[in-house]
Amino acid sequence: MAGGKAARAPREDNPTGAARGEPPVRLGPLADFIGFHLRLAQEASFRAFAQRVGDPKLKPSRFAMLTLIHENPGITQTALSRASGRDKSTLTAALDDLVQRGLVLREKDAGDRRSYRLHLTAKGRRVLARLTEKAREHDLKLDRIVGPDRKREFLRLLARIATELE
Amino acid sequence: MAGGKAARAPREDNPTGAARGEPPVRLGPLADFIGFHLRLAQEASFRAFAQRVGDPKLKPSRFAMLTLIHENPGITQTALSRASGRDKSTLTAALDDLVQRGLVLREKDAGDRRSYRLHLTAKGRRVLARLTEKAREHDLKLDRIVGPDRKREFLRLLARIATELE
DNA sequence: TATTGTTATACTCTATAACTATA
DNA sequence: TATAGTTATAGAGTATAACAATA
Repeated sequence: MAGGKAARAPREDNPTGAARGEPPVRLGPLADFIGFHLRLAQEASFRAFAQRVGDPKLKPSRFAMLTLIHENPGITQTALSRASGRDKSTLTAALDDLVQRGLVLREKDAGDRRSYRLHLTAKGRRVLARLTEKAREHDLKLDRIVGPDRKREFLRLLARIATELE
Repeated sequence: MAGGKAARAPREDNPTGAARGEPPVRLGPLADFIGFHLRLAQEASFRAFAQRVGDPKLKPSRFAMLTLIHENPGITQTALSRASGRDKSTLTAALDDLVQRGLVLREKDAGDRRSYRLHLTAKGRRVLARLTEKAREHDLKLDRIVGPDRKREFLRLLARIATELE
């Protein structure tokens, strides 16, 4: 992780993290683009989450999958793929992994035998509980950065970007 | 693009984009996590940018590279890799491509002959100008979603997340 | 004919480690 | 010894297209 972690940004006026001693890098118009800062914030959040969880196989996307299955027991792979915005073909390998680790159960639908119904196993629920706890801690840190009074507004704006841009 | 574009989200109360007619998917705790919405917003922004630009090789990361080179003429690859938060090895291929397309010039540093100094070519500047224009249009749309009065605050929060999380 | 899920395949992005050429 | 950049290699994530089973 040594090389890639160079994205550290020691202070506000040096957001892209030029190393100590060097002249700071100019951002030009990037400095005012929401999209650019969205990317930096998302990457930072992603890395912080991964680091907190530890398991390199349980990234935010896997956490989201487990949550979606837990919250929508019996969801089909196609529905899950739509909900997570990925093609169904990309789910096969991820689910294979989750099933093999004993976290998810695939069972044939009795009515429509083309479909699988997805559920969490008891172990899956335990792992999800732990992950959710980690995610809560992680998000608490984000809350503190944003400020508790601004959180709802901030969430609303992010959600609007996601929905109105597609 | 048909399959993967299923991530559309037709209305606010159905943020993950379950298809028409189907019961909406429950998000559970994800609904309140900043990290989750950060990811959705970033992906939506990324896709919208790519679609607006057209050229599948000129994604936001390439745009950022070109801008950073333009704003910091003569920057070395290592400095650029730090500024963009990626390992230097990942830059080789991207720069090869940009050089081959005639957008970027790699020239040996006279003083330290291990280093390259990066510059944009005239064509590179033209392409960057076009990209910047597209990026401005794209970001204007984001501005409108966020609201002009809230933009500075929103940018500040995103930047704080990126800097304080690492 | 259409849909569910899988497979084959390919492309991109990223990282680590080992290498070279310099310093 | 240390640094700049390249190469070799690997892994994750994504997509499209073709396919088998089922509807």
